[in-house]
This record gives sequence, structure tokens and C-alpha cells, in this order.
Amino acid sequence: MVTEAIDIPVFRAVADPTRRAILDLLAAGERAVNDLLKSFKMTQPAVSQHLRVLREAGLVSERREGRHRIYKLEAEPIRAVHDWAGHYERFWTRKLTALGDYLDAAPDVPPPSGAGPRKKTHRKTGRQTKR
Amino acid sequence: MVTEAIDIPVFRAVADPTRRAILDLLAAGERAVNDLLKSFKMTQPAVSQHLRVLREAGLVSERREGRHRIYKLEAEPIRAVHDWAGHYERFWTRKLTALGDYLDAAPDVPPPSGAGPRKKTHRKTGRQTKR
DNA sequence: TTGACATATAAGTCATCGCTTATATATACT
DNA sequence: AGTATATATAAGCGATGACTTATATGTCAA
Repeated sequence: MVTEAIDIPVFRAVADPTRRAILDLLAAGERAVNDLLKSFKMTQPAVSQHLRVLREAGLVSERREGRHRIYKLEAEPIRAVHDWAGHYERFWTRKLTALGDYLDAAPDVPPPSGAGPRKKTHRKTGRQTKR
Repeated sequence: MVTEAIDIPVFRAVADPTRRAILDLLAAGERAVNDLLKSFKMTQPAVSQHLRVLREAGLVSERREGRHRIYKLEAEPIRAVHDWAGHYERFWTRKLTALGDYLDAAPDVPPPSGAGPRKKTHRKTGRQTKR
């Protein structure tokens, strides 16, 4: 049953292109909302709502300075995304090496049951589904 | 105006925990739909719909074998996610070094205009933008 | 052919998203 | 005090998402 598939807010937060753009802007330095707003053609509340999603995902922090709200990048949660994606690195590096074909032919994990591709020796129709 | 904030399907595809779970399962080897289905408590159409989203994002490929549809991980698009997240790596590694405080005190980019904490030299953290 | 199996697609439902306008809140500037 | 500025929050709305049940499509097996 897998692991009940838990939701990780940072994945949802960075799914939106506007929010990724905001993070990119903040990577260049802290900014007030009004300043961020100039980079988009949506309204101020829309930007504030995106900032809220980012804040709730722990991706930005907020500090008050006069009547301004200065937002700052908090990149640490992005690490989870980086780590997750990194687990797949071998799959795309494999493609680039001559070793690839060899590795592709070596099944790393036997499929737990049922309908997986059994043993290689890719016969086209050779299945013997015991069931 | 940023870059008009382009949507990259893989970010949306990967935002859903069920789809990440499917990718994780496929990382262990190709699997037919029925087999994947066993790992979840949703209906078969639901899984097929997730597979469609993954396929449209280029994250899986499909091959027919008898009446089974064997799905295979195509990890390459995940590279874009990994690369994107990698751009923020310096922000979390920075936190781990004693160098961090020094670097944090040096603002790399002056806020482009307007609404920054301008005027008012009342800054309690006397930083000069000189680098 | 008939029926069971494996999967996709269609259609519907309800929640969430991304946005808008309208308003509230807080600070600053006379 | 009153007004302007900077931002958040509320409420509403159409679009999309993640599911469901019902059905269609294709293959195997008798």
C-alpha cells in the first residue's frame, strides 16, 4: 500500500509557475510585496495569496519594516525536492553511458507480484502467468 | 515582468503524492496497471488517469503486452526539477557554514526600485551595498 | 462466439486553485 | 484628527483536479 502517499506542501507550492518566479526573484534578494508586484501583471491580493502559500510551505519568511512587508527566501524546503529528484538521477545518467544497455538488461528488483515483466529475455508473448 | 512564468508540466505532475508514489514504484521496475493498482486504495480508473498525467508529462512510457499495459519510468523530465532545485542549493549550504553570517550581511542585488526599505537611514543592521 | 480479464475513456461530483473586487488593518505623513 | 500608502483578508467565481461509477475497447481462453 505504498506509504499512504503523504502530501508535501513544498511540491504543491512550487508547482505553480508564478510562485517559482517569486522564489527566483527572492533569490536575488529580499523584496517588499509592492516591489514583487511590479514583476507580474496580476493584482496585489493575488501576489499576497501566492506569498501566503509560499509562507505556509516554509519557503519564505516575512519581516515588517515600517508599512512594508519584506519577504525573504527560505530555501531549505527546496532541499526535499532536490533530494527527491536526485533519487532518479541514475535513470537519466544511465541513458548517457554505453553502460546503459547492460544495466537496463539487469533487473534491479523483482516485481513484487502479478503482471510485471518477468525475467528479461524479452520474449514477445512468452508469459506464464501462474494464477 | 519576469519571463511570463511558463508552466512546466512535470512540476504539476509531480505535485501530487499519488503520482510521486507511482514514479517511485516504477523506479523499481516496469509494472502493469493492475499491479500498480494493488499499492493504492483508489479505483482502477483513478490510477489510469494519474498514469495519463504522467505520460503527458513524459514521465512514463507505455508498452502493450497481451492485454496488459506495461508502464515504464522515463525519468529525464525529472532532471528539470532537479536542476531547478539545484539553483537554490547555495542557500541551504550557506546556512551550514560559519561563512553564512558574513554572506548574509552582503546583499547581492539592490532592490531594483521603489518600494524597498528606501529613504530613512534608520537601518539597525548597517549594511552598505558595496560588495 | 461468448465470456472473463485488463485497461481506457466518459460523465458526473465535489473540493481546491488562481484569480478578481471589495474591504479591513496597520503604519506614515501631514 | 484625516488622508495616503502598504499589505492582508474576505467573498465570489470560473477553471481545474482528484476522484467516483458506468461504459467502451481490446485481448485471451474456452
